[in-house]
Formats: sequence, structure tokens, C-alpha cells
Amino acid sequence: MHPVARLEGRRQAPTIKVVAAAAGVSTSTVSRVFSHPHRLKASTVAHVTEVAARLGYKPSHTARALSTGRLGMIAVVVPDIANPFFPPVIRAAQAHAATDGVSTVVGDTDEDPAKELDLLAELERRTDGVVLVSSRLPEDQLREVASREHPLVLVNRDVAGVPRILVDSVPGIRDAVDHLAGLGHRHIAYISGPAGSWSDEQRRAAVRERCAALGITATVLRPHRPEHDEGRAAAAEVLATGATAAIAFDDGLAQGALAGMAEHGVAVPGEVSIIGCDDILAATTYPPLTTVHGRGGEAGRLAVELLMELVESPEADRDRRVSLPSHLVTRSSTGPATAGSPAPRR
Amino acid sequence: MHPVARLEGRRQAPTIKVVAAAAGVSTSTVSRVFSHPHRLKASTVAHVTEVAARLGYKPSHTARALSTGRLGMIAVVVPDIANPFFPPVIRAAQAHAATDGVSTVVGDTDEDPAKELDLLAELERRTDGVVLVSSRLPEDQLREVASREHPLVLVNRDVAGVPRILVDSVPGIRDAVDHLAGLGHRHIAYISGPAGSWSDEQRRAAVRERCAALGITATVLRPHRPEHDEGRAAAAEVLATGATAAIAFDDGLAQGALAGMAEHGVAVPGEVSIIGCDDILAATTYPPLTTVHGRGGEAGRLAVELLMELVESPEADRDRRVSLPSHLVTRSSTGPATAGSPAPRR
DNA sequence: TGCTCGCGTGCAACCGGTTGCACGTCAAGT
DNA sequence: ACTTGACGTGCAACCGGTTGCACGCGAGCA
Repeated sequence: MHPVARLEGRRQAPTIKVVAAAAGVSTSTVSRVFSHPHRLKASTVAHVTEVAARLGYKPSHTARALSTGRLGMIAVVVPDIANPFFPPVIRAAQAHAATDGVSTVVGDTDEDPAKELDLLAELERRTDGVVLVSSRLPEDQLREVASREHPLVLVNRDVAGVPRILVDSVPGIRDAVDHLAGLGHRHIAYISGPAGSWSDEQRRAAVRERCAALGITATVLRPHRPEHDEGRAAAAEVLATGATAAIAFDDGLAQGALAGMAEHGVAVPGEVSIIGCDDILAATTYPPLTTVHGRGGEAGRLAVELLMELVESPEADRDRRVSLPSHLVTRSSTGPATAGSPAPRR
Repeated sequence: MHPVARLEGRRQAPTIKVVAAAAGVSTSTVSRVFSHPHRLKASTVAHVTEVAARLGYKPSHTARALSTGRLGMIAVVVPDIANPFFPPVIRAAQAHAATDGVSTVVGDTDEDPAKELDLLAELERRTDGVVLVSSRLPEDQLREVASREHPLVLVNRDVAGVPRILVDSVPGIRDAVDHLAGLGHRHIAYISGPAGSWSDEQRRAAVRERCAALGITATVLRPHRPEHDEGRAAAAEVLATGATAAIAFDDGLAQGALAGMAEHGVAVPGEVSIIGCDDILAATTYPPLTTVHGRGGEAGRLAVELLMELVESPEADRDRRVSLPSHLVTRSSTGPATAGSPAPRR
């Protein structure tokens, strides 16, 4: 930039130099006031702070980043911002990061592993670390990403050697199956979620296992994108199996299934019972959805906590694994099994 | 940083200096290869590019930002990422920004004006410009924000002197009212959206005006947060007015109203017709929703286009206003008016 | 009174690119 | 053959902070 160019500009943001001159100290002192104030005399800190405030001085993230290598920014990457499971984890992460004076950016991979890789590459250059939620990457690629020097914490992917926070659906799913069995259901369908989802694998396995333990039938349906209309389509698939109850990978699919059942003239919970997962739609469905409550927000907060540790000391333990148990929330989409299997009426 | 510290680090990212040495040119030349290649001999560019690629060199955003004042990053700020109206505009914005080699971050204000102000302040220091979508700020504050030197483009807020892209709901709403009138409806309720929403004001006024023009009754209900359960509550309010049709501020409210009507045993479209806005739920409701289609994605793209112009030349015209007309999409939530007003049945 | 020690501050190099200016080269113009 | 000038590249200052080292000063100790 030409030397005089910044004089031409309107009110230029004040720099450390201006503050130093105004306060009658060196630039180093001003710098230290904003980074290591404890190393200075309290009176100096007070004076410089006052002058800086009067001038409206704010340290430049960019300049600081250049010399320290710290951007003061982390990323939270999710497969789909529109999926209501993620906003709570993002918000919690953001709130916790703000506590450390770190800002958060959100990345959306659109459920696409290729985009996910690109995004991670970009974010490695823009942030100090990333929280990767429900990654759709195959394990080897995930491991490769983690092996790059950039701090990374996973949420809902269980890869040994990579720090991770897991929302453990198993207890909640077990409760769900028990609940349905207690209502007399002998055949349960599981509406699978997206291929490559760790949570889906975990839930599917839990349904199978618990049904087996109780001696009732479990049918696992094909993978579904976690969207409303896929759930609607799944309703027909559920009816085709003859199951009297369904557990869906998430609340969105469950809500779709509710709509699908309505279309087929099948009453919920009169003829078929439906259970969701994540408890993100709360009571916004009709009928209000019985669902497995997972603690997304908590996962987000913990992930950032762990991430910040890694950022501070990159040599920290890379194999930390935190698991958060879930539980069933009973609302009105489940009821007693009726004799005879349900059939579409229109 | 201590001079030898970077030798201790693992594979340090190569700098311009390393590339220059390896290619036998000066650092200026390497720099120019990545910023103004046309000023260099083609053979030099080719050679340096090759060497840089071999070394895995990537220019540092931070360093570049420090000298140029350009961060290579813009922000898109929305009131609520979970509201499905916004993802399409975000994605379109992101895609267009990527075209210019600029990355995008997303900000969520949680429908809270105070958070919005904070977020804007933070983003001004982190980005080259921001696209502010459906701001909930009062006009004077918005004007104040716009007066700060940081480039800003509004979407769905019409403030003179601030560049803005507007999705014009009026034509679509007019079609909607005409459509209902054509089906014999003589009393239409409008389910208002969030207070402070420009789109809501526009839609409300359009409903009133068109109904007046056709000589039919319009009742405007209280403001609602654009969420499913608010829509459900609104169903009762609609029934209380005696209206046989309702137009909702957005598809989420409309979907909620659908659920609410079901709860009350009122058939849609048999007894009551419902129309949404934005066309974001597409056919994911039951029955599929008749709605006013607005072109969110297009708005996002245009906003970024305008923003980049402002970033390039801050003295550009600040009073540009682009308006994108909407239209009605007829699906199955609207039907002929029936004699006698509908009443809750349970 | 003289010496050590530690605290508070300043100096200057550095982080990794960018860019105004100067210099050298070579082709076109006279 | 000499001038002119465009073109390609290098030099060095600069962007705005950070930080290792050195220096000065005053307190504690002998």
C-alpha cells in the first residue's frame, strides 16, 4: 500500500502505535496490556486501557494471528444445518467458545463426504481447530484428516486415537424397545438413517439386540436421508413389514412417518406406534412424538472444551472419549398394540 | 516466537521465502505469481507454480490480509438457521462467493436484535463484508450499522441508502387471495410472522389490500414466531375468527396450522383452506401445501454479487435496490369454501 | 555502602506476504 | 548507432501486533 493511502482513508482504525504515543509508552507495553497484563504494573495497565478505550482501539485479529499463529476462531462442521439436531450443538459450542474469547464459524457439508473434505481443508487454514459433528467420512479418511496437525474433535463418530464426544443412544433405544414391548408390540421396524452415520449404526444395532433379548421381531428398513418426505415414504415400508411399531433414526423421519401413516389412513398411536430419536421436534408433531432424548448441546460444549485443550497443548492426549447416555421421553405417538396388523385404508 | 522454534515444529508449512529460494527468484516474484500473475513472464509463472506445487505451498490468508486489508471472507447473517427459508439463500451465497475465491461464514442471531448487533460487530472485524438477511433490527439501528465503513447488503429489508435485495411477496400474495376468492372464500385470516419482519409487513399489507379490492373480509392475527407450534396454536385463532381460509406468514406456521386443524378435527382443505409462504417445505406437509414461492437462493446470489462490488470499490452506489417477484404454487391445502363456518369438533 | 536480584519496560527482530520504486534488458523508432 | 520506453524482476519498506533479550531501577541483604 502506498504510504499516504491510509491518510486518505476515512477514520482509520487506531493501531497499537497510536495508542502507545497517546499513552506515552512503547508499543510493546500496549501489546502486553492486551495479551499479558499481569506482567505489567497495574497502574500502567489501567492507564493504557483507559487511553485505548478513549481512542476506540481494538487489537487486530489478523496481526495477532500473524505473529502468534492463533486465529482466535474455531469451526463446527455439521452435515446439514437444516437438520434440527445440529443447531443446539452449534449454539452450545458457540457459547462455550465465546467464553474463551474465541469465535465460532459453522460449516455445512450438505451430507456430502466430498464437500466435507473440501470444507475441512479450507477450515484448517481459517481456524485454530474444528469440531466435526456426525462426520459422513469413511473411517480411514477421517483418520487421515485427524493425522494432519490441525486440532480436531469428533462428535458422534467413534474413531480410536481421535478425541471424541459420543451421544450414546443405546440406553434410550433400549428403553424404547422395552416401552413398546410393554405395550404388547411383538414386531418393531427400524427406519434407518443416512448411510455412514455412526449414530444410525449404533441405533440399529441396539434395536436388533434388544428385540432379540426380548424375543420379539425386528425388521430393519433401508437407509433414509433424515428428511420429512423420506419418513413419509418409510411409512409404507413399515406397513409392508406388518410391524405394529416403528423406531425412526431421528425425529424428522418419525414426523414424516406420522404424516405418511395419516395419508394411508392408519391411526397413530391407535394402530401403529412411532418413536423418534434426538428429541428435537419436542411437541411440534401431531400427535406429540415419543422419542429418545440425546444431549446434543452438552456434546457441543464438551467438544469445544476438549478442542481448546488441544489448541493450547497440541501434544495432549489424543485418545479421549466421552460418552453421554440418553433416555426415552414418552409422549403420545405410542400406544398399546392392537390385534391384527394394520393396513393402508386408502 | 523464538528464532529456532519453527525448526523444532514438525513439517512447517512452506513460506514464500522457501519457494523463492527453491525456484531461484525473489520473494516478490513468488508473491506476484499468486496475486498478479499477468504481470510476470509466462515461463516464470509456470516455473514458480510448479515449484510451489511440489513444495505444497499455499499462501497464508493471514499474512495476505495483513498487508492488503482483505480477509477473503464474507458473512451471511440470518435470524435462525433452523428456519428452512434460510439454508437455500446461504447455500447460494456461499456458492457464488466461492466463485470469487472468497469463503463464507454463517451467523445466526437467534431472532434476537441484541445478538444481531453483537454478531455484526464481531463479523465486521472478521470479514470483508456481510449479507444481512431478514434483519430484526429497527430501521435506525440498521441505518447506523450501515453507516459504518464495513460493506453491507440487506436481504428482505428495505432501507433507503443501503444496498438491498428484496423478495417481493406482493404478487404471490395477490395470487393467493385471488385463488381463495375464486374458490368462494369470503373471509381470510392472515397468520402474522415475527414482529419487526419486513416480509411480514409486506405480506400483511398485501393481504389486506387485495381482500379490500375484492370486497372480502381479511382478519389479521397477532404476530407469531415462525415455528411449528405457534402455527398449531394459530389454528384455533383462525377458527375463532370464522374465516374459511388462512394465509400464513411462512410454510412453517402453515404446517403448524395444518397440524392444529387436524387436532381440532377440522378437515383441510375440506373445511378450511391454508396457504403458506416461501415454498420451503415443498411437498413435505400433509396435505401438500399451497404456497407463495419466493426465490431465496436467487436473493442470496445477488446479494453476494452486490457485496463483492462494494468490497472492490467502497465508493460504489449505496442505494441499489433489487426486487424479485414471487408467485403462487397451488398444491392440495386449498379447496372450495363450504357453506357454514367450520367449528372445532373435539 | 555495595551487591544481587527481580520487576517493569523498551528495543528491535520477526510473523508471511504485498507493493512502490528503481534498475536492467531488449525491441522499436528515428 | 542512439534514444525511448515497455516489460520483467528485485529491493526494501510496510501491514499491526508479539516477544526474546537487555537495561534501569529500587528493594533486600550482607
